[in-house]
Amino acid sequence: MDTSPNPPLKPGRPRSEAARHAILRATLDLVSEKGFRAISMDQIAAGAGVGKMTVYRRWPNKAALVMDALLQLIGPETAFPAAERALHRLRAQLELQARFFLGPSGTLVRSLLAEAQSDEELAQAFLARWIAPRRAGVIAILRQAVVEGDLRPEIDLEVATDQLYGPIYYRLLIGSGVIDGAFLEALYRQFLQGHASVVGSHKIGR
Amino acid sequence: MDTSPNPPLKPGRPRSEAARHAILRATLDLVSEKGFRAISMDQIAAGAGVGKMTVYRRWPNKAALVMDALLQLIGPETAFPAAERALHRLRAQLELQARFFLGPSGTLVRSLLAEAQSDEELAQAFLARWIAPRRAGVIAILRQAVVEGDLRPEIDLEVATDQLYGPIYYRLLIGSGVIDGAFLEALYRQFLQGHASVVGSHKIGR
Amino acid sequence: MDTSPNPPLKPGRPRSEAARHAILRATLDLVSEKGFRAISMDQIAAGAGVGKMTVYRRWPNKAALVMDALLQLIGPETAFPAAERALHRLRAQLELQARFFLGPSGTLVRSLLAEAQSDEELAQAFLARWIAPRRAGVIAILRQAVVEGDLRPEIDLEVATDQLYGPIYYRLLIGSGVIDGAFLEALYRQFLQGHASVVGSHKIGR
Amino acid sequence: MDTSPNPPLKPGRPRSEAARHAILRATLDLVSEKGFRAISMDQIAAGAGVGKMTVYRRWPNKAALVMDALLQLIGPETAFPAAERALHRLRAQLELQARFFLGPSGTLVRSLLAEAQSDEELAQAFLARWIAPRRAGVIAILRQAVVEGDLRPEIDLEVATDQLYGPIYYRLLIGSGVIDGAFLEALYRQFLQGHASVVGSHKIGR
DNA sequence: AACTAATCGAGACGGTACGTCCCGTCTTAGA
DNA sequence: TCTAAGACGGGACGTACCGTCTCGATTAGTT
Repeated sequence: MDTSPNPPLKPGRPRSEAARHAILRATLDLVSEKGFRAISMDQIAAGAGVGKMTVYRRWPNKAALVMDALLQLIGPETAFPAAERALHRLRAQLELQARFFLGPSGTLVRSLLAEAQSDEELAQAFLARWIAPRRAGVIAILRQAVVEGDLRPEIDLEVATDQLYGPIYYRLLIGSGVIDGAFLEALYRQFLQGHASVVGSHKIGR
Repeated sequence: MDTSPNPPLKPGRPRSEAARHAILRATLDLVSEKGFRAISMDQIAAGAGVGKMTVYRRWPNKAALVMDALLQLIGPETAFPAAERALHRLRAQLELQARFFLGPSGTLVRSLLAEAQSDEELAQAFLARWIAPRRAGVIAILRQAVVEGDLRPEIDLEVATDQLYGPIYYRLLIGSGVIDGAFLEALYRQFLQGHASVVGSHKIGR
Repeated sequence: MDTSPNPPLKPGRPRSEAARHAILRATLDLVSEKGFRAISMDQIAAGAGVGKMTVYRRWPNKAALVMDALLQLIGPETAFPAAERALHRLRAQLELQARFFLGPSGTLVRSLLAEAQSDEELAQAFLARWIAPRRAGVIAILRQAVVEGDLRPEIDLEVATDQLYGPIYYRLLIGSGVIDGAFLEALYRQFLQGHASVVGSHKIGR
Repeated sequence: MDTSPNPPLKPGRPRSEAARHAILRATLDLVSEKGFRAISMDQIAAGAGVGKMTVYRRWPNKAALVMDALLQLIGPETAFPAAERALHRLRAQLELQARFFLGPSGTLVRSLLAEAQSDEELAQAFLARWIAPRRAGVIAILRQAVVEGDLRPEIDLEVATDQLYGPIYYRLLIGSGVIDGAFLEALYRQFLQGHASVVGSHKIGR
């Protein structure tokens, strides 16, 4: 889905990179303001000053378009925060993730996840392009924390990641509670209580 | 399909409770087979052998209808499992929840949660009628487990509930991993490691 | 194409005769003002205060719709003029036809004939529903004129009809000359010179 | 519309006359096989192995292109047939015209006439470039026939021409009857009966 | 031989209309 | 009075074609 490096620009491809950006920008603005379902492809095309075919030439449907808009939006910010100790990086990453979800990205992620429930192709793309990289980052951190002696070696990394991300997505989608600092703090603390090695845990608690 | 006796049948009332059941059944069958978005109200009405007006007289839209279908489907089974000790009931409830999600209910819950992302009214209904009762049940169990001395008194019940349900919904919606016995076991064990009182934990592990 | 007598009004048919009239009226107004090609189905539907599906439910495309609009417009006026002698009725019919072509009907007929060149189905409908009845009327008159002794018995009725209608349609479509009284008079006179029986012709010339 | 003599051929001009022919040939083939409306400019360009711009550089739209294709197709054959007596040339010209209409030219003429109904510019071009020259030729013949004493001096030449061409175009466009030898014979005979001078008519009938 | 400028094939582009689909409401005849 | 059937207004969808614009490659006359 538009991952080619495209240096030679051979004929038969979309010519104007400008159109691509205009479309993504219009998508971002419209969808994060009015919501996914409330925005039509015509509105996006019109908002980008572009014909509908120009949109459909690049994305097969609204979901794929919003997907790219999301990735481009937070693409540069994907970098995990730096910190000396792995667990500190994990804690900061939770904070970062939460901050994303409170902004327009939150609306986009909710929309995409919703749409993915009835669109298998989107579901796979969402998993591969949004979820997987972030999980991989977290798992790397967790593994490093084990190396650093802060987490028990017998930890199940997949389940541990689910325990961190699961509750955040749950609140994002269901709205049973807000995703604020206190929530993250409690989540993190209780996560540590479950997984911290006896030796290291007292050094880590924030 | 209209075998109920319903003798008095005075004019001016919905004639048949049978229609209600036929509609819910058709909804259940169609939506759990083909999915929420792929099924139109026309198909549901036709499948129930009923006019569309008869459907819309009882439910304002597809989401509300599917909501009722879900609640009726698992209504009788909502009862939390009985067990002597609270933590055992909690463990059994996790199992039950997972089993629901593997059947047609899983599709319904996913559909409704998806739809709720762009339908505030549905979101509230889903929260109030589906999520809240189950959370209340879990919280009652957790509180009882504290009373029984198996969980630490300082536990944050809301966050603890999120830690149990969050990962399950996460896997249901995202499909990053299956919801099987091993997953539940690991989830439960790590939950306990975080929250069990020092005294009680060794007695509880399954 | 809407030829059924439709008395019982069984379910599954367009219900409102009012919508039909609104659509035909909007079609008539818009197409005779702006022209066939310049008017879209959306405009017609909007002009009739009707959804597009309501139009497409009754007519398969714009051409069929305009066809019906034409027939309804001049339907009541189709009656051939009365006159004692057949040739007088023929002369009056020429006048009538010309007057139609100078009004909105002219635009409609031109549009339909144009469209029929690339739409075989329309071509057949146009021939059967517009051309054929009028030709039949003329041929009946010509035959009567033979009986009355005003035209030679050996006349080829089809070719004679072509000689009357052909030049009129030719001018309508090509615009090489106007269709006015003088043209009709010359056309009629020269037609008579070719076909009148020696005895009768001097009595008929206008 | 492509009337320049183009001798110097300085750079920046259409390089190849070959492209022009390829386009006209593709137009002719495609349009006479599939019809005007069914063929898009993209197909014509592709069929000629040429970019769309190369087409639009030479013709402003499809109609103008087909117009030129028609004129080039029958251009060389436009010459009126030779015969000693004017009426014989007229008769032969009818035959020639009919033969054109039975070949691909018939489709082209029908298409252009159709298109001209909603394209004033094309209508004028068609009249000036296709209709007018042929009418002028016929009128010259008729005038000569008057001089030769075969037609009455008081004949209205315009109307007479309409009487000859009108029925042929009528059958071409409406399809109420075929344009065959018998039709032309009857048309010609009845035309003569109307217009022949008393003296000359018995000498002319074929 | 190198330069240069317009044309070339290919096809992306903004725009308009098409004909289909579904939603939630309304209408009809019949039970 | 309510039902089954389905027509209705509205609006989004994804496609096709128009006539214009852009791209890098080509080519033919000039230097």
